[in-house]
Amino acid sequence: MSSPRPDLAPDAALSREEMEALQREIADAAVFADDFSFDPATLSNPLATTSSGGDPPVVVGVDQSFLTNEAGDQDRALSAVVALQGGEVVERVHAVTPLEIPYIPGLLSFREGRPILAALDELSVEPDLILFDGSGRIHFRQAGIATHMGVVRDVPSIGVAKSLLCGTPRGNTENLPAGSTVAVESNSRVDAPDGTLLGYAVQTRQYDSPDRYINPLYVSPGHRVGPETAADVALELASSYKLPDPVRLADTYADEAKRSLDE
DNA sequence: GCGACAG
DNA sequence: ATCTTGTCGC
Repeated sequence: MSSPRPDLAPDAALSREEMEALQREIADAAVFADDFSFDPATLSNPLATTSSGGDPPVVVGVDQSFLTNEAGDQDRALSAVVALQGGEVVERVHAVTPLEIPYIPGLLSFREGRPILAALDELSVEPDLILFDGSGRIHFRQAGIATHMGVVRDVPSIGVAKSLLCGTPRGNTENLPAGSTVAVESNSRVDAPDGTLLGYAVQTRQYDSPDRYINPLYVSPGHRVGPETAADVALELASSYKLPDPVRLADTYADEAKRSLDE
């Protein structure tokens, strides 16, 4: 049995070395295997829930946008959270916090973690699963933003990235057919034995035409979810677009909320 | 020194 | 991430 780890929350005041040390602690505390009670098949299908009796699981998507001050500098992050249940949006909340550090590859959660946790605090429903825009275990120290947030809150989580931070796909990832996956394993840049399964390249959508193709998503376990389940869930939740609905809706909401603040 | 580098 | 209209293709 695991429990929340507020002591591992991101702290932008730490030195780079301290941040990296904290990430190794997070990776140690993380569970990269299925450890949840809901049925993944009920995440998007409302009909599958009637037979199982209880309420469908609450799936949450998280994404960020950035606000600019009078001088034209990005000084605040806006984190948008959208909760869905049985395919329907049940709640949307957001939070704005000051930006404390610049974007540094590998340290994303120290830049965006605070607004995310603040936004999740505003949620009245309890998430059964959270999808993040960014990596989970596909990370130099196996502690991407999805892993960090999942461990701090002790909620099952998945990282959904649009590009690959590190690691090596075990095969060609160009022009994959929709529904297919390619394993991503650790390489020398990752703090794990070479060949460790980190996640999957996941092709949720693909063009029919031969001259152009859509790049896959890079899906990896955050916390309490195994790599195969993470890929399966991404495919299941990508009902009509490349991105799984929860992250796509959070993406849109982050822009909407930003615009309404600029006015 | 050179290259790689989520959002 | 963000600046942003039209435009190519099904």
